[in-house]
Amino acid sequence: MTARAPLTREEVVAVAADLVKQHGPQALTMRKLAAELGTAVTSIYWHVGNRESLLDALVERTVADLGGFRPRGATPQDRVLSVARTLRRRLRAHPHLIAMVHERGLTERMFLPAQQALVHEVHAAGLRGTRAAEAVRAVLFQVVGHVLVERNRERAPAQHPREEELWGAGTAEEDRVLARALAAPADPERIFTTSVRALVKSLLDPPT
Amino acid sequence: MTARAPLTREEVVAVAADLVKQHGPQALTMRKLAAELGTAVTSIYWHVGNRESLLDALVERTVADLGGFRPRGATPQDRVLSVARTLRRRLRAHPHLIAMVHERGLTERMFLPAQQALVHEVHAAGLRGTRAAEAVRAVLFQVVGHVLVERNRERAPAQHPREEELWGAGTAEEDRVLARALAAPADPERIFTTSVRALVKSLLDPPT
DNA sequence: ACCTGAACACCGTTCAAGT
DNA sequence: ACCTGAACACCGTTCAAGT
Repeated sequence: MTARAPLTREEVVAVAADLVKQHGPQALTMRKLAAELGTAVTSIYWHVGNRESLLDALVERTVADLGGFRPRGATPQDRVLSVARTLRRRLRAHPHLIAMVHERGLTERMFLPAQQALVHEVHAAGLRGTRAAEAVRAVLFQVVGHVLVERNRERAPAQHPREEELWGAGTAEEDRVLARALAAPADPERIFTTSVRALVKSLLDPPT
Repeated sequence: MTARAPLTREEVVAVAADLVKQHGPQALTMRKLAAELGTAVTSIYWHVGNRESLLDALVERTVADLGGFRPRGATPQDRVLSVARTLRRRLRAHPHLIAMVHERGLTERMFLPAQQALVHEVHAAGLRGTRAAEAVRAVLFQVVGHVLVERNRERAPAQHPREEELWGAGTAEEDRVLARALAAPADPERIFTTSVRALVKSLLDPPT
């Protein structure tokens, strides 16, 4: 029974990340973390200061782990879509951690790596200056916003509105296909592709 | 000094809402709420069960208060944009409460009132069936997602990337206007209008 | 330099007891 | 039917004391 290896700041953050990934953010208490690490609660404070700093480090680590982008596709439109898809997939890989990044106000920091790739593509599509910047930001808002809404749906109590609730007075009651499509659960993957494609098409098309 | 008026469930929820609106979600503890109400902590439990149920009621109330929509504008495109703008404004009116709705997984419930209005408009634009349903959902995801990202930016430590960070190797270093536009803080209002307009244009245009 | 237990203030919740 | 205080388990944090 040898003594425990000396605690490090990196180990604390790594084990905290595991705890959140597996059991959600509410499972990350200083006491549970200490138990997981096999140390006294107060040891953690020496390495990370306090709980706030620990969460900062955790969220920083998550953002840094997002990584860079290698767009695929023949046209700028396709390559922007590929960046969007990759970003969505990476964000969805660790939903609890991404939720924490968002709750701690660092959503925008998640933009950075994708931003570099998108700048290149809108430039290739012929956009310049302010208009290019707006296109990049519109796509980023779109992708990250979509993932936030989508993730939410997944952990929701999954109550879809009954068909009758969908219609105001004098609305298209006759469109049964539409009614059933809206009453059924949405297919987020499809919404994502449809809407990113639609947005990119409008943004990158030369104004006529 | 007459005795306190008898406590009601509605009063508990209302005061809880005020507490959250003014001081944020973390200010809503059972003990602080009791102090605000002028009762013993344990009285609250008789009326609302426990903290979870209280939050459910609070979030339900917030969603119900969103209200209906009266689209304005000459074309379906304009009226969809007006619904999007109104929804954004209402969501932004009580950021703390909306954040709670989101954290508790009821984001989708916020869709309902706007959904009725949007169904009418995409129908007027000539869309039917599945394609209409996809358009409605794409716009809702877009608007709500945007508001979530936007709100996040506002309470963030406001650290914008320095210009150099924006560029990968071999990227358009020569576009100074783009560089400066991306280094400056984003104008969310503008991004919102630009991207909703672009999305709606693509979705409602007849396929050619 | 690193770790520890005791102690403090705060939290949600239960329960027996009051009216 | 409604309200109360005492008590319990859990939390983040500080601090004096150890090595």
